[in-house]
Amino acid sequence: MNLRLARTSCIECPIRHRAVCAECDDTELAVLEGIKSYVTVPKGGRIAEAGESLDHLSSVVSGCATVSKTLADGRRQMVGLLLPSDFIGRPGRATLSFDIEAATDVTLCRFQRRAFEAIIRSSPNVARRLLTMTLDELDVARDWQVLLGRLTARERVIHFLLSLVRREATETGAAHRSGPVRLELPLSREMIADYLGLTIETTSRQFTALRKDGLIETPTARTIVVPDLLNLMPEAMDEDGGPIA
Amino acid sequence: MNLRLARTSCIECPIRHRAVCAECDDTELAVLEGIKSYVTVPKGGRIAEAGESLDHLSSVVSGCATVSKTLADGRRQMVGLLLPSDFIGRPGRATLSFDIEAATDVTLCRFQRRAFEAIIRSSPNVARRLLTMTLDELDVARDWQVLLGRLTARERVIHFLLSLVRREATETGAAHRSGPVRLELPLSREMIADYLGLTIETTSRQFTALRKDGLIETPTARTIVVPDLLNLMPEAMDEDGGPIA
DNA sequence: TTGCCGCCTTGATGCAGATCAAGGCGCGAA
DNA sequence: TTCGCGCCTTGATCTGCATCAAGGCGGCAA
Repeated sequence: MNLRLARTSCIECPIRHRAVCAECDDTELAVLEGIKSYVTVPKGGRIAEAGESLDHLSSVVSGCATVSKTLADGRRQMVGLLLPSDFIGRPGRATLSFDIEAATDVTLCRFQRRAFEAIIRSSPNVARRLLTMTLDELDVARDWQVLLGRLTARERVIHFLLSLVRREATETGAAHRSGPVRLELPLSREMIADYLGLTIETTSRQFTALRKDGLIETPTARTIVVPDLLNLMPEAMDEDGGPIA
Repeated sequence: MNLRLARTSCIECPIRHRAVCAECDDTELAVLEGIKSYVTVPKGGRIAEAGESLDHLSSVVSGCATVSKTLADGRRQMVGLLLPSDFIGRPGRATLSFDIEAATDVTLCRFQRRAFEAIIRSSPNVARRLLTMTLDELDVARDWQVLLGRLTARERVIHFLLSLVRREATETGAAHRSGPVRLELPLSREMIADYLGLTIETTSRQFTALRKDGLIETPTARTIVVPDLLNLMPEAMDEDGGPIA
């Protein structure tokens, strides 16, 4: 998982390590280099809409974007959260099935779809790497299904916080040492509610309840401090009886 | 989508058309032929367990299997339903994250994992085909997230029935002509409840309600007749205002 | 034929989370 | 400094689904 360290240039454009660095050769890298470009989408901006055809695949360099669906009557469910190094787009497919929006300012590293697909066609390494990434996304989606189908509001909020902590830990490479953890939430309460399949009021009440129980502190609404991760963990156990890896 | 028609032998072993038929060459087919074997798992049997390491990848030839997670306290959520032509396993990954069980007697076409992965490594076609299949699964999982997060019990049951109808239609190649449709449910009420994130009682009551409303008939508990699909459809609309494709 | 056992249905009641409603707080603009 | 506007919190009430409980039905074995 420290592919990131393999080539320092990967930090600039995560796709280079996540999709291809592991075993790609220099030709592939050179081609990718030639077809990429950067764009920044302002907070609240639409990155893509369901049904729309995309002529770029991209990778999140910085910021936070959401993948969601809105029903005719306004009900909305988030189905994906895109953070740096996550991939956007469906190689081999021109259209998306969900809306993608910028939750904060988002910088993307984009690749022309046709050129990128040509690389996939010729290189088993790239296709294989994308397959692995997609399988990971599928696991995330399925764990999310369990959360939405069976967890209580309190458990959902705890899982959300833990997933952010875990995500941050793998970003920085830090092992989850004990001691207080500080989180800057990239999402508003409304977005968190859409993430968790709850209403904004219930979400807010759960944050309040966790604070009253001493499990978290909330210096500001968007800043969460977890004095001791272990206190939060026990409620997030799965069938193995252990906290999520 | 009529890859199935490309080679009749595909019917015998769906992986041949779903994973590789589209553009594979004869060498790849020959290798697959050499590493496959068939097994039948009886109804209720365990096909794989979360965390277990698998040395086969397989494809469902007949029957119905479920992908699910059970929490420590017994709460259970289904996250995948495997019907003929669906693929089991995670190329490049030795272990599963979810339990897979036979909902009916299930016949699998299995491939030795190492040999299959060797094919993936050498053939962009196979890797690309698997990527497409996995992206499709991801879309299904995300639509399922919307169902679990935001739909009412009644809407969930309707979606479930429509997804079976749609699935059956693509299997038989029949367009969704109007007129009555008959469905044999491959799942018990309890499994349907786990699929939909509901209790068995609520699920049963919703079937009763749909029957009282004249939207379905239930000659037996496992047999559903839908007199007119269009009556069922309107409640299953998404943001585009149209029924699911 | 009878009785058992799984599976399904139905009824009564309870409760978690939705809904409706009313502020509070912080921040940027005038 | 004050106003206005997002965003968040809190309270009161409602309700859809869960829970608890009791049969019904159909298939299979003795």
